[in-house]
Amino acid sequence: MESQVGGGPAGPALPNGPLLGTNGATDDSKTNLIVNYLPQNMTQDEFKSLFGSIGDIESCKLVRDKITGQSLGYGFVNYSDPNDADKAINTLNGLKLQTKTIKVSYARPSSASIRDANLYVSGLPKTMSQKEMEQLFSQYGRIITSRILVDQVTGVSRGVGFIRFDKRIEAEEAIKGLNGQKPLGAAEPITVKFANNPSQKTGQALLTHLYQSSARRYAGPLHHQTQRFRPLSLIARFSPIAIDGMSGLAGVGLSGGAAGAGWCIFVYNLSPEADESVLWQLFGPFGAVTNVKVIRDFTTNKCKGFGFVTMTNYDEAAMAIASLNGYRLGERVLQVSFKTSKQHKA
DNA sequence: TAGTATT
Repeated sequence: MESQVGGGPAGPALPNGPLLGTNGATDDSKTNLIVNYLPQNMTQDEFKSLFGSIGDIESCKLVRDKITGQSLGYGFVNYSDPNDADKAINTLNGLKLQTKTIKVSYARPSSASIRDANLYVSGLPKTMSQKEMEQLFSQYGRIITSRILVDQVTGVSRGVGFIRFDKRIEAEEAIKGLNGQKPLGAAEPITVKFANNPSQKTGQALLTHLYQSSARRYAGPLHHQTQRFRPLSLIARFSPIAIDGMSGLAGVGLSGGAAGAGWCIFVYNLSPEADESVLWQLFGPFGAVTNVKVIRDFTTNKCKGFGFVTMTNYDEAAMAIASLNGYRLGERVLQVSFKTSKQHKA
């Protein structure tokens, strides 16, 4: 279902009188900006500082992957004054930062209907320009972005591209209308389908990410551990650290409560927005997780900065701890350890 | 036949 944003009740059209939008409600459409094509390594602080140079910021957010904490390359800025939002578009849109040219525009009202509206197109004639591709697709709706991928050396089209529509239903109609069709004068039909959704990161992506960051840290001796065919080999291949048996486990709890038997792990420095799904996704790739719990403030319902995870197998729990302790999730560095009996007392 | 736009 569609959410109506800023509109009046359904029925006879209301006149655009001065009463509309003047009863204290914020008109986000004039102050809220979306910023795209940010350099991958830009931090929240740098983002805030760049857009704060224009005027007072009500709020801003660099959007990051929930699990890996990596920047997703876009963000939102909400100015106090609509004039500053306008100024930010005029002065910062098109700014070149490193290899990127950032795009600054008004954010559309958030709605489920605008999500998952990005299409992947292949089999395009190599001679087709971006503009021609847009003309082909524009009959199905409003195009937000389009891109044709080119060979990095020759600059020649690779025959594949992306089209983002304003609405998902527009994208669906474009698939129905254009998938398998030959553009005018083309020899081959094109393929049109929904683009892979990057937000559906898997545990594999987390492990790859951990492996890459630890490979940089430890630079070297990893490859020799490959292809040891223990059940844990999938994990072991990606782990930077060998686990040395069961030494030093005094005071560490092997729990057997209602949450199920297993090894209880203490996770510290979670963000106030953290939820159970983050813990499942962080620890799941390492093995059997039977329970996760985010500790929240009773009144605000925000995470108090820590949580617990119960894992069935010692080896997998130890591997998760070795890999995730010290892991940087956005601006935060996680502390991960077996829960001690001390922490349990109160 | 793959870049990254909805908090």
